[in-house]
Amino acid sequence: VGKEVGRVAKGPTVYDVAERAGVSIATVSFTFRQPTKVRESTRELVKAAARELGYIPSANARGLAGGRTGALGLLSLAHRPAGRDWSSDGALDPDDNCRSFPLYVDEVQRGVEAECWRHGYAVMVAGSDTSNSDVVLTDIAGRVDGLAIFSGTIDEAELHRVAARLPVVVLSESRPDDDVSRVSVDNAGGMRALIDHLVGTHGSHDLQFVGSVHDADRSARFKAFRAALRSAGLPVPRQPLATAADHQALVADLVSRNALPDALVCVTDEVALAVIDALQDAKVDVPGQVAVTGFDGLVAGRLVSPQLTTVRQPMAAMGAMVVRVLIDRIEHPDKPARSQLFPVQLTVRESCGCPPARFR
Amino acid sequence: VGKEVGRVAKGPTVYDVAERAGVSIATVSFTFRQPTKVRESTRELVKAAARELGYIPSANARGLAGGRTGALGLLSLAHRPAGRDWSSDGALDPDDNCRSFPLYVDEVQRGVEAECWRHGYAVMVAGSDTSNSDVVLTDIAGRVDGLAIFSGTIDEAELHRVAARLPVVVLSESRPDDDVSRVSVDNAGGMRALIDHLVGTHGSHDLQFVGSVHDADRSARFKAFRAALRSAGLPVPRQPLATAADHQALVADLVSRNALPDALVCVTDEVALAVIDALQDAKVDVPGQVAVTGFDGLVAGRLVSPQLTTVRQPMAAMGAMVVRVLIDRIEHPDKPARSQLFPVQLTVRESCGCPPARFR
DNA sequence: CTGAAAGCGCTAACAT
DNA sequence: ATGTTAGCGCTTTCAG
Repeated sequence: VGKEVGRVAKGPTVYDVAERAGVSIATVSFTFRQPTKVRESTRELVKAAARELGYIPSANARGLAGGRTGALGLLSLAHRPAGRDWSSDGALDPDDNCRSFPLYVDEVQRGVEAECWRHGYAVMVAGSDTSNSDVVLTDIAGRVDGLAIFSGTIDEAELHRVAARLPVVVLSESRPDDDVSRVSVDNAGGMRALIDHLVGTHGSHDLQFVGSVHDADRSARFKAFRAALRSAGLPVPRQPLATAADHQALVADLVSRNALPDALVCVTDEVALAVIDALQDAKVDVPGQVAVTGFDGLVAGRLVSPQLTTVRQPMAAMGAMVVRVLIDRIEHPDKPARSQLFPVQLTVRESCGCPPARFR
Repeated sequence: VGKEVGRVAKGPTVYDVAERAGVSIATVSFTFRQPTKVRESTRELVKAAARELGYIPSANARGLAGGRTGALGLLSLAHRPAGRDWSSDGALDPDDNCRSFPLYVDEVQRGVEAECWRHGYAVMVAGSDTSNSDVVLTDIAGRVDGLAIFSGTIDEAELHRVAARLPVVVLSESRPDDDVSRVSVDNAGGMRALIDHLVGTHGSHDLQFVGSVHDADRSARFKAFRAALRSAGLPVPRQPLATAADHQALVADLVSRNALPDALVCVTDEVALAVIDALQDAKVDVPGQVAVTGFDGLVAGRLVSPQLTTVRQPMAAMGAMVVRVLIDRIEHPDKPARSQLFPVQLTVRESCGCPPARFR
């Protein structure tokens, strides 16, 4: 007992299987890849030999020889804002509030995975950290047949370098690109609906936008925010508040200057959640003294009190679409890049001042 | 315009880079894998050439030549109970209640991913569907250096066949295995604490267990359930109720026979949530007429009313541990298989009859 | 229907 | 410090 424990063999190859079955390696390969080209009896022979030997085909060798890997990649975000360190014991938060999972990227990832599996692709997920993004990008790009990338993960130059080598789909508002497909949502429409609600239903007239607008989607939201205010005849902020992530400071400043607006329209749910925290720490009533809204539709938005009014994105559906576009481009390399736009849904809950909804 | 749109080049190789830089392919390889073996000036030369050419190393070729892929695999579950079909438009549930995400496997997966990235491994995720589990298993096993598998996904024979070829860690209660490492939680301890609470605090004396016990963890829970009742001097059910998944029928039966127990102890949160639904559909008050408890600590348990009393597992930490064990076995193939047990945490909320907790 | 043989792109001895 | 070369395991013509 325990003698061979932990031993990991090198593993049998096609040669071993071929020898055992008394056939050539080509026949072994055909048995698995093009079964019709092999007589049934031979096929069974080979399969039996493979089973007895515990044969597991090397995907690397197959990929190298065949020119494709059969896997799709997703470049996600490694760094999570409220992330904890799992390397220690399994201690649980006494009151885990799922602020860091699932986020936008996780919900999209789920859609990507489901759709890949439906199509028989494996999914390779890599996490980039802005610091090492190009290394990670290159690494994963070398492993897959097509790659999905979140907006803001990497810079445009890198993006195009990779897109020249394999199909790439970016999750962001479309831009005048020729070689990159994009999947995104109607940021402008969602923002418009949100502002209409705030202004029309709650009579807000002093609204501010919170959060940095460093990528296409975010700036589209800010732009739509301004446009909506303009057409409502309300004052239009030139800049978003708190481009940095220090929401405590933002709130402290607003309170001390007695400059709290009617509504704080946040660029994402994550920002909104943090802002609500800061507000409540400062004893400001939400939505009594100030309405706060988000954008995305994270699960966490329903776990807080007040529940977050937001604009929901069909994240899983977007992930699935990304995969379909990718596969389409893999199978038809000559087709032009294709971009898809999804609708969003204004979801009114408590943080704008509406009464609590019921659900179970 | 549009002329070369969508064209995917074959991609430059080490040969192209070597030629461009005026060096040999070995130098190119060394530049990336063992930089110290190449003079700085040469290195820069090679890097420049690579950049200009848009060189992306083939992970397949590297893996084949090097004998390792640099990726870890996770065999997850493809089929989701309340899963929807994302292939259509992006229509959102009017009242999405996250019953199908994130589940246990998703939270563990998150831990796996985070830890892999920390260690520079890519993660390959495959989804198995019991129907095709061995195909998927073999496929992913051929792609990675180590594999994490959820309990109940595949049968033991397959498991050992794969474990003979590469390090495998299974997320389940440990068993008398020699070549497979396991990571799991103290199912018995958690169940005991739960029953103690139900009996001690709420005075339950007629408890039933709900859900199938088809894997080691589940049956450990049932076993502990029985043991706890026994030592409390209460009647001990011989079998779980509703091994099948038809909770409507279970409730209908219980109600019609007027045989509702004090408490329904469910094998998982998923089952508990479904049972609560069925109970409420039948106008049975939870926890008024019957207490219901779960096991796992899913997010969804906090979104329902009444909030679910459950036993939480440190899922992300378990995922991280799986990766550490895997890497350890990859680096030290001679070490024996290692199993880890994590503590759980009784989390009392409303569905057992306790007053609502506050959190934000 | 089956076998022989030529790579796929890269790594790592071994030479120089 | 750099070049030569022999595979890694498999797919896939091309012959037989």
